[in-house]
Amino acid sequence: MATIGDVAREAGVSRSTASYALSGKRPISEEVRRRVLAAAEALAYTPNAGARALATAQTKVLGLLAQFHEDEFAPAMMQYILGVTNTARDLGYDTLLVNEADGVRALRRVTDSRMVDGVVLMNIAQDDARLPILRAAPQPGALVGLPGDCSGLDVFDLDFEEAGRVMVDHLHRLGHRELILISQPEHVVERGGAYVWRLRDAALERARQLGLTLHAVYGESRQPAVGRLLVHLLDTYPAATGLLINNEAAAAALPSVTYERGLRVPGDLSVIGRYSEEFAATFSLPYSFIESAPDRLGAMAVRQLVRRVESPVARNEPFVVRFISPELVSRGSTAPPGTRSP
Amino acid sequence: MATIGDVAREAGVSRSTASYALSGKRPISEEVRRRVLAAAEALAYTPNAGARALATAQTKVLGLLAQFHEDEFAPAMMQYILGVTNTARDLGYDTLLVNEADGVRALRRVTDSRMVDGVVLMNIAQDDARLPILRAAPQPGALVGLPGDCSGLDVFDLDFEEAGRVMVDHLHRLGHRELILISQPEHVVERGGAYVWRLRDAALERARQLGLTLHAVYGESRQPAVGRLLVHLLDTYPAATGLLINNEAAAAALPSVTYERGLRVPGDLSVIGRYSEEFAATFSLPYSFIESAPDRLGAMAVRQLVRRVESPVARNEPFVVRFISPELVSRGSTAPPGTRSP
DNA sequence: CGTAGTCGTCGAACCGGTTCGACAATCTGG
DNA sequence: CCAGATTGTCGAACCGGTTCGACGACTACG
Repeated sequence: MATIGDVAREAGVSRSTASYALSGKRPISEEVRRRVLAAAEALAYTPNAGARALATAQTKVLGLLAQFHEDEFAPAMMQYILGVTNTARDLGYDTLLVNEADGVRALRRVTDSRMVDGVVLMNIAQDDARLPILRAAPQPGALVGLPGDCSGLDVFDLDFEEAGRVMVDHLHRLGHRELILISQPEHVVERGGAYVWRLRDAALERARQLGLTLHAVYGESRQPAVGRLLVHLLDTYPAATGLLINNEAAAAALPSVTYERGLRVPGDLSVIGRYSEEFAATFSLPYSFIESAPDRLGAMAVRQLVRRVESPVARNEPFVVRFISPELVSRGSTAPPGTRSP
Repeated sequence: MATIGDVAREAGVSRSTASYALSGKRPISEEVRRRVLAAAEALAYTPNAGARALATAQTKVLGLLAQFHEDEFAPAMMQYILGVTNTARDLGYDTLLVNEADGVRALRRVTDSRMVDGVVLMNIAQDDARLPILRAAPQPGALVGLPGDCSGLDVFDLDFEEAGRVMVDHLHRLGHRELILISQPEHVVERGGAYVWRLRDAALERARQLGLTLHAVYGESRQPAVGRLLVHLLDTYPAATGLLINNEAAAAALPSVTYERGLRVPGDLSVIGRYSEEFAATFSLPYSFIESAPDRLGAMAVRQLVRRVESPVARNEPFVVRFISPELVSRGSTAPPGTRSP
């Protein structure tokens, strides 16, 4: 495989001249530049990534640290990953996908060894043990998800509080008085998944303000348990006319449940979900939903990361916490309340 | 950040001694080894990946080249990725996830720059333009999926031909005489997705041998189109009593279709799918199916790759083409044919 | 016509590891 | 008691890039 030394010899110049001719960082005569470029072309020269990383202290690689939990919805995860890798690629970076149970060790390994220029962290927990490591790391870091302490890092997330309020407000305006909110399973919360109670608490608070009844329950993450739970909930709260879903598995399971019970949406039951457009398409869900935009979040995180990596000025800018505001995509699954046929 | 020079100074030895003490590649006195280890610990020393790669010509990174097509099922893809990254991690390798439309350029970039020790290719096309590049690359490569020409590469795939035969045989033994096979959309074939016609042709051939009628059609990849197609097929072939599905979207859409038509499975219609266990769980599909084991395939590819990377002996072994044999996981969705109520 | 300034190129040093050959000190066997 | 082997350590070279300072050649200007 050709090195820059080979290119230089072929072009009849020194190694440094070849380097400058290729990078353009110093003026080089047109004649020499042509010879070097031709030689590089002829020898199919590609710079050695390790050598370049060593010399420039830049790897052109970003780390993506994700954790794949058994009880998490794989399709949803995929969206984040694509958002990150696509954006990184467009900006000239490759992505190192690190999926390790021991996130702390993995993060330390990746940053200390200088394999990456920056790190995107996913599956952020309220009190995430990886954050101190990332703050102390020489590379900048960006989070997709909101932790308890955002200091020293750029943070991107959906505004889950506002999402909860938007859901409640929407059904309240239509005249609903009793709602059910089904959230992610409780162990997601225990693991530190703050977005679950961020939406939940905000929804409960807003319901209280508006004088609505809101039954907030934690769901399951799998079929058939989540289907059974839905049935149980509809039985338990026969007067509820609105269903809010912050739980992908529950959303995916709902169509068969309503079908089986002969419930019409929105005639008998108004439904609002919280998931991504892509998710809705995959499961062909007919519900109005709040777009969680995983690809957009991943893209934002990467763009900010690359800004900090590439510009010494940007590197010292104050850190940002940016929420994307929930957008209710209408699919016609809400209407003024009817009476549910039991 | 501490370098090995810092560690050496702290321990009062030369750089080379520090290196040997850490790697154990030469005998080092117990006393010195202790001092070096203590110094490394104290300084939180982690070797610089670029420098090590340059010196050893090993990066401890594997490339995973995937292409995410609009019309492909994201959840299925995720399974492959997890199989690869998990196995790689267990063997001490990180994974560079490269998702580029221009697979040829991406592959060349990654191999020529020596960013990776080996490459796993996914979404293999019958006449895949990336294969010549990979054969010529200095790193070994493994494919998940069967191309037209397997030479010079290790290949892993489900035995789709046998899968087709197993499906047909199974329903034949139960007494079925007329079947429908719904495959992936035709443009998957045009793109080079050979597994589609491998299963299809084998199924047709076996049906011919057994004197069965088999209606083989290409499906859609999305709702609601695929649902409509299913309805249309059931209308068009009212005498068909068995349905074979080599199309994830169709499998996911089938439950609501049968439900809507009041078709009982397997009373009125016997069904066999081809997808992964994980996929079945995600969509809670109640059908017997042939396990496509994406995680196992990914794992096999990585293990073989690492073998070749790490052992000079293994590097020169003949290349393998390994099929995992289709395993029919029974979920009770097949039975002797009844008469379909129209 | 001499000198200051620019342009283009080169040699050398450096990034941070690994590894080879040399060598001193210690141990072993005759 | 000495030759020879063994053990433990060091210095130097190397991997393949980038970058700094120096320098010769040429141009412009007073």
